[in-house]
Amino acid sequence: ENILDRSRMAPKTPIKNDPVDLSKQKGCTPDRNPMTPVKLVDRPQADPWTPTANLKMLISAASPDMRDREKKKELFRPIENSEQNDIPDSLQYDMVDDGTVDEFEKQRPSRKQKSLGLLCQKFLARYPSYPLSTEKTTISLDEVASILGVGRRRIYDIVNVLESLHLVSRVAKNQYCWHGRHNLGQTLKMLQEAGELQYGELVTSQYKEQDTEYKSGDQKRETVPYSHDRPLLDFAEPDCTSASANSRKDKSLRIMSQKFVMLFLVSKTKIVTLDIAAKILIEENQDTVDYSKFKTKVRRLYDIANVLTSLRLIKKVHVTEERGRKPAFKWIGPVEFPGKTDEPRGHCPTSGPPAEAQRGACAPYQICAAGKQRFTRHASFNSTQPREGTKRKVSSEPSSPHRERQDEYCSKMINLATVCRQKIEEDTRNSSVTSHLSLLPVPGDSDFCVNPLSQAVFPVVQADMPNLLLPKGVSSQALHPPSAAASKTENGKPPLLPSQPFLCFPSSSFFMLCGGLQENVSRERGTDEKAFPPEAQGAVPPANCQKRSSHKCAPPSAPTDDEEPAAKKQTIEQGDVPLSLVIPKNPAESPKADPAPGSGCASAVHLEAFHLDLPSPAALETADKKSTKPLDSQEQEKWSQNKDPGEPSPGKDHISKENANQPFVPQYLYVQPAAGLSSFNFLFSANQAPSAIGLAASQLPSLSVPCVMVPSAALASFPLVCSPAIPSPLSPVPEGSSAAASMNISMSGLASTAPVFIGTTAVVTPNGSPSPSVDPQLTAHPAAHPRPVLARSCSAVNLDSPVCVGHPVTLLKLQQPSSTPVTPKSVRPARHEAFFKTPGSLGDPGAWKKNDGNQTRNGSSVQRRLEISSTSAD
DNA sequence: CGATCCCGCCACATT
DNA sequence: AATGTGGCGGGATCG
Repeated sequence: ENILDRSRMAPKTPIKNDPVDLSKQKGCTPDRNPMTPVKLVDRPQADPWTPTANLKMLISAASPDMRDREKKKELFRPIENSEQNDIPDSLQYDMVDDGTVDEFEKQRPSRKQKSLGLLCQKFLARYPSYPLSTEKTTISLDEVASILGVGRRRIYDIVNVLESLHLVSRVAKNQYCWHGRHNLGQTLKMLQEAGELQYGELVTSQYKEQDTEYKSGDQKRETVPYSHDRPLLDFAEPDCTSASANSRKDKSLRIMSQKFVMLFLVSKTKIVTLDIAAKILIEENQDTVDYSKFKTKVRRLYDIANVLTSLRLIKKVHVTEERGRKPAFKWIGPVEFPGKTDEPRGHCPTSGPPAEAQRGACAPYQICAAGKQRFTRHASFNSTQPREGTKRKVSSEPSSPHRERQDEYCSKMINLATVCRQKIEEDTRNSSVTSHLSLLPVPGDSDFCVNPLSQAVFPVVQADMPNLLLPKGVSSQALHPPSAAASKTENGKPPLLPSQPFLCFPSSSFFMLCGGLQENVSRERGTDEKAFPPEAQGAVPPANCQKRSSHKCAPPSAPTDDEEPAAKKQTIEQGDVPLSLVIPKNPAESPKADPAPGSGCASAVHLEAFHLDLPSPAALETADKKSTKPLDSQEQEKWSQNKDPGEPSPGKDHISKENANQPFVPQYLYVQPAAGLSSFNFLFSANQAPSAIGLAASQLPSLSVPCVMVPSAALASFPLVCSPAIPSPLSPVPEGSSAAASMNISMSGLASTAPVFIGTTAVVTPNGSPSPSVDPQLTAHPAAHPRPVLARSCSAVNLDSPVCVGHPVTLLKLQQPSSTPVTPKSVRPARHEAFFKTPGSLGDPGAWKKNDGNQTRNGSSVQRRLEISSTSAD
């Protein structure tokens, strides 16, 4: 076989001499060429293949050198090669050589031969992509390592990534269970949803801008705040039960992998540059993001990318930006996900692994479906979610270890979102630049140019769903119980949302929430929006819509621009969809009210609606798309799927969902603390009125948006929940914090109208100081939807509303009204995007470097402030 | 020279 | 303490 392949490939030269090349393909002669030897050429390899050679190989295989043998095996399927060809490389060679006798040395294969990507291919080749349900394959790490001839460490790299996608699950100590790709769709769906929440729109094309910034500017680097890393997503697995295991650090690789995938799923262009991804993923608090850290992150991303490439989910491309080309990866995997996929089983039956394993497997789906909703995950607290929400569960939850995670999780998400936003914003700004757009995506090729615009385009996302999603991951499992009760589960709709419009915020950071409304949008871009046909529609349903069905309500879409992605979209849609959401719950209810079980039901409904609706209501999508499309033609590819209005498909929606999400809601802007505000959090609701929401956009303009500030400290401990609906006073505020002051200012203006509601209730967690992390990093980003995540973790309630991301637009409004920007720089009126930017967006590495040492966390706070101010100055 | 990323030290977790 | 895991980053290769 090998031979064939090679020949096919046409190797360039058979020569061994060349080490490198040869190794790869070699091809010409099938014989063995040395793949390995390559570089050095140590040995020339020469052994021709002869029949004997095969024997030799066999022998060798038999012999201790399993590896070799292994290598050979792998041959069989060089995925890449077939596709692209090139990459392939090396696999083959080794075999050959080995075959020969000398094995030992054989020369060392070139580095490529040992690459993780290749190794991963080999690994994957060993297992069926779609194993029968019945079979459960267990994977022994040691065994595989020996077979593949690599160190165990490498296997972990692979397995961790695969695990993040639920292709495998850990069963026991050295054992993993192979699930195959059956659930991949679901997993991706989840990730997408989660990604939307978090990142929301952001993404898109970040690259460009960033670069610019980075380089130049920079000074600021922002990092994302977020303190801990925790697992963002772990959705599924985490289950509680065995959870213990999970704790580990964070398994950053797993988390990173998921986040990375999320970025792709959220991105319009489906292209993500490494640097951007790295920035986004550096959430941690670090203020300073050191350059080194960035570098390390990038390294990890390469590891992940290699695995994903082997899975054929992404491929390497180059994005040409102003600056130059940047390495990037393009998502080539499925974009839409039909409903779940599948099968439940998945896991390995293996012996009986802990339930957990199974659970884990299952979980994902559920998660998705179900929603997670519930706020907290811990059952311990109580089951009631609803209330809890109100209360906010605070959770301290000591009880569960997980909780922390969740929180963190949330926060991370938020951070990410922020970051993304920033980027986006930036991009937008910069956007002009790129002209590439057009280019874009060529599908096949590797290089493209991305266009900045595109980014803009992409929609924002919204949160609603996300919440669900997130939770699921996290909470779902963990939580399961409590709220779960009826409502959510079955459909998966989580209860939460609808009704309540609460938002939770992670403690650490603070956020601003702004509701963007259509209005805003329109204002800003009147053009885009222009039509809001949907509105009308949207309007209609509002109140009652809530129920799932309502979604459909969703309005059509209006075409909007992309530029501001989110904002617009949201706005647009919001009107429609959101309405329903809003209404639903009890609007007024305060936090407490939340949903009790009953409500839960409702909420559940909502969820469904969202989910389902979204999809179904193709309209929404359509709308969104439309809006978006224009901008992005480029992107089309991706979108195309969705596009059809008619289509209801559930699964696909992801995208649509986004849209959907957006629509409703409320918009809030979430600002992260980075700015230095750490002390407090702000929430703004654009629309707010809960009920209003339903209304169309008209309702509240930006001005109206209420803001709430919460002291961060407080928050830190607990999550805040806000319900837009409720009119409560905004200001509960706080406790004061000095920091607040600055912020406040702006806020104050805003506040008035708003119906924001904040409840802090519960919460409190023990975490300790999670928040502390504070991070200066980002300044404000708009995060968007904290809610979902938050909610879940926090327990807050859900948010139905929306979270949304702030679109730039929104901000603008806000700003305007307030005149002062709320956050530090974020506000840029100019673009929607701008809206919250953080001080620097991720800075460039260089910048980071600078910081290094000194700034550290502590300092950071200070810095932040400074930054903020500066920003604001801007 | 920048992009990749292998290798394996070493810390932390689990046994 | 042994062993499993996996973060991490030096520094080698690739292009």
